[in-house]
Amino acid sequence: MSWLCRSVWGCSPRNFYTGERNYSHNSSSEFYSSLGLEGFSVADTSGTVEEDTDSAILYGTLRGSIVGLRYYKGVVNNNEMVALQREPNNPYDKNAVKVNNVNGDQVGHIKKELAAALAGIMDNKLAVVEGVVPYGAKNVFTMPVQMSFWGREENKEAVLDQLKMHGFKLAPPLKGKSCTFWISGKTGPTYSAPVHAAVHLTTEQLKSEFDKLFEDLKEDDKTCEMEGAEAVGTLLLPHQKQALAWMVSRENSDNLPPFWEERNNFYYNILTNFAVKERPKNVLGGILADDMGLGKTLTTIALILTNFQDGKPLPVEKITSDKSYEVRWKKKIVSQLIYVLLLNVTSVFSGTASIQSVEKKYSEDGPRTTLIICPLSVLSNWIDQFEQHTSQDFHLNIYIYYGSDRNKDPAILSEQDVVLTTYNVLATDYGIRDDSPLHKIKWLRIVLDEAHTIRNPNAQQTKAVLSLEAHRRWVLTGTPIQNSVKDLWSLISFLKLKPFTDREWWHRTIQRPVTMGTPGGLRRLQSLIKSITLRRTKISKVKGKPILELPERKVLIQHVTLAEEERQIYQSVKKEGKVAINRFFNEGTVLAHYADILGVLLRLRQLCCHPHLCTNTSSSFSVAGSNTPEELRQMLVNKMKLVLSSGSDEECAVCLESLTLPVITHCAHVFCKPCIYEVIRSEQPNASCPLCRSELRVEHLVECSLEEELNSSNGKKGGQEWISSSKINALMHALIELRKENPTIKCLVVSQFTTFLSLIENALKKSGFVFTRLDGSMAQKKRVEAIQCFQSSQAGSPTVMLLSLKAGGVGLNLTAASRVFLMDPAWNPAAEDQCFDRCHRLGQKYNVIITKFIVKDSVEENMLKIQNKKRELAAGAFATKKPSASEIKQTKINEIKALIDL
DNA sequence: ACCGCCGGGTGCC
DNA sequence: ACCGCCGGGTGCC
Repeated sequence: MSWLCRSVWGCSPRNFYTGERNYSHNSSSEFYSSLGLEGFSVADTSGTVEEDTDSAILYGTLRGSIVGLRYYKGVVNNNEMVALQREPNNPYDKNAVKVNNVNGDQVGHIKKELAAALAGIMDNKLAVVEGVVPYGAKNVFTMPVQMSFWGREENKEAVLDQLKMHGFKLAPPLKGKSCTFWISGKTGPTYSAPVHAAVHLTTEQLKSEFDKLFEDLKEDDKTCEMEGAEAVGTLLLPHQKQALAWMVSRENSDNLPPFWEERNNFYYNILTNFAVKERPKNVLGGILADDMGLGKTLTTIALILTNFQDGKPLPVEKITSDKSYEVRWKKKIVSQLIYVLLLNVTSVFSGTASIQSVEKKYSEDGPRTTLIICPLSVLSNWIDQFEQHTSQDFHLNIYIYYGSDRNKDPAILSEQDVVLTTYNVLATDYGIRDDSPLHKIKWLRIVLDEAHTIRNPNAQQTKAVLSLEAHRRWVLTGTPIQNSVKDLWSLISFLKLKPFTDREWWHRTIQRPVTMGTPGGLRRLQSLIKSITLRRTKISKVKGKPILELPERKVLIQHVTLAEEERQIYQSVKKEGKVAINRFFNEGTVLAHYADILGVLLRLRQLCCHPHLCTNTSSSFSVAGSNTPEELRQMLVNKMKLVLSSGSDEECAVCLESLTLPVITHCAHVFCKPCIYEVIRSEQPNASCPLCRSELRVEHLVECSLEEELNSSNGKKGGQEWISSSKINALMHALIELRKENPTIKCLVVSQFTTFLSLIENALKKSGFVFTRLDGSMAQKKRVEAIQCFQSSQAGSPTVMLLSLKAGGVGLNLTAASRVFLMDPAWNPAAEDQCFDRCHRLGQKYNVIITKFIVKDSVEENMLKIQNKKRELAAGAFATKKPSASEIKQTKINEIKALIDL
């Protein structure tokens, strides 16, 4: 199974099974304030060489000299890499370029004539200039430097011109030999232009190498087991004991970090040839990259309780029997309050302060507190799991640093055993200068959960995380690399792995060699990953046995034939839609009528479910006529709102995933808010819509809150007589057969359309099914009730749960069900998979059978084809290439054609 | 720097 | 000599 869950391009602000999407409308909190231009990590569409190193080519090389060595203490070895840095404020020369060694110490300057040529190139980011000192490192006054010029193809001429103006000319790199000696200079023979560095692996090979990268991690010396401390109230599974042993050993380890060797009293970095006298400290931590469902949270809780200082367990308060009741009661309060909190009634939350009154004075010196940072969507999961897995006889001080009344006193925070917070809160605090207590504390340990949220190195969240201080650092993620090696930098940098904390060294030593397929690049990355990562998948084995014996999962497709009357309505709507869409194609206005087209497709999809579903969606097209352009535009925007409010799981054309915080543009196209903000940021000052290239402006974006709309269209149409539909009949037939077979089997009935779920309710009632319901519009308290009720094995408990496709977060556990009926296909297959995993996960006792109802000869069949294409793309390769706006456009147009049979 | 460069001293053979 | 040449002073940007 591949751990590359992403499709080929784009960077989603989240991955498919987690995400900030559960926020819905958080009007009061910091969430929106931090969701500014850099609040999210999103597609990197900017054009400078620094951020777009994947498309950089090597223009050529040039020999120059570093002068002024005697004025600086930075030393270099032969063949060592050096960094060239512009120094525009140098009082002697505004063109100055200083040279630093790997440690960041200044070595000297680039000689002024050469600096004059480089300044313009570097300032305008036309090329990245990298240096290696080939020899002469022991020189007193000057030393040579071999420079490589990297940049985008289109900037090459400009760079060569600039150099030529100053009398320099690049030489091509010598093939074969890696980055060592070239001969070049002001004079010399004319060479033809250098080309791309040789690529030694195809993308396919690279991908499979990547898979192996993690495969090989399993069979290692990471098989020691360790019991958790007494305070861990849950028995750990064997693979969790292994993880605990590994984590404890990493925290207490004194080995050299990867790529460092001891050589006659010096410590050498074999990648950069950099040497230091002091022994470099190892990373006290690493990456726990187990698949979801293997218990990363539990293992981390065990680590916190088991490994405090010198391998001793955390000195937690042992509860005497008379105190026990009080504490348990207070624990309960905390987890209930968090539910309230998630509903945004933040003022109530000041109640958590009371937990501090159950305090105990600790006398340890040094930090005792573990800081856990996670997305809001899993915050309550952490609280639940602490509750579940801490032995009843112990009391942990946990402070949830969240909400407008959060306690910002560092003294209080650093007394806790655990402080839990979210990336957004952290970034918000960090944004307000000097008002971040989290940045004033030196933590015992920091744990980043779902750490891929800090993929974008330029995002505020990433910066906030990287500037925290801690002795031990952990990264928890199910998908360490989502798109490319690039994604690893933030994580590696967080772990304080020298010299990779500096992005230049990461690029030169790992990222570029890997993406360009330089021999040994992958091996390097592998050795790095291997030394700091533990990863097991669901199919990994412990002592020959599968780690988790998950029952089978089968997906069946059941075709449904529409009844004659349904077919007639369907065909007439299709015919009308096809005529209109055909016209758009002929006029070349397909994308201008995007909302209309989505509307047609939506109606067709709804008609496949039930004729009553689409009665509220207007079927009239925006026809040019008496309407002003502004009125027409408004109509389109309204249509888009209607589509979204139906519950349809539409996708964002930028990240190609389900919409997160949908916003509608002036031109009536819809994207994730973070995605479109990133487009605007990177294309400023004049951004254009990725689909139709019309002008894009933040002030024109209309936010579309899904769940509000859902509430207003809640199901039952007044006065309308209940009738069934072919699909409902098919479902009921299956449910009734199943009940005959085994009346205790529980089922999930899933649809994107909550209105459809309401219609199904009628049928369920008629046939006497006991059912419950879970959708996005329900209050948290009701959700919890619905889930508990459904999960119960008591006689008379519901056997059917009506579930909206996207309800609930990562943690939603519906293992009581072993059957899933998916009533309508989603655009995004990952959204379906995530939904299936709610019952096909740890705790599932039976084989899971999923039935997808697909109407024959309908848009649904075409959707299946597109789903398959997407799966292929996602599994194919993790090419680093992003699609251009025109490719996005073309893909969309092709999809529309395929969907409506054109 | 066992260099280059600068500017002052100097001036047939 | 408005030159050449010598040799001392000097030295990143």
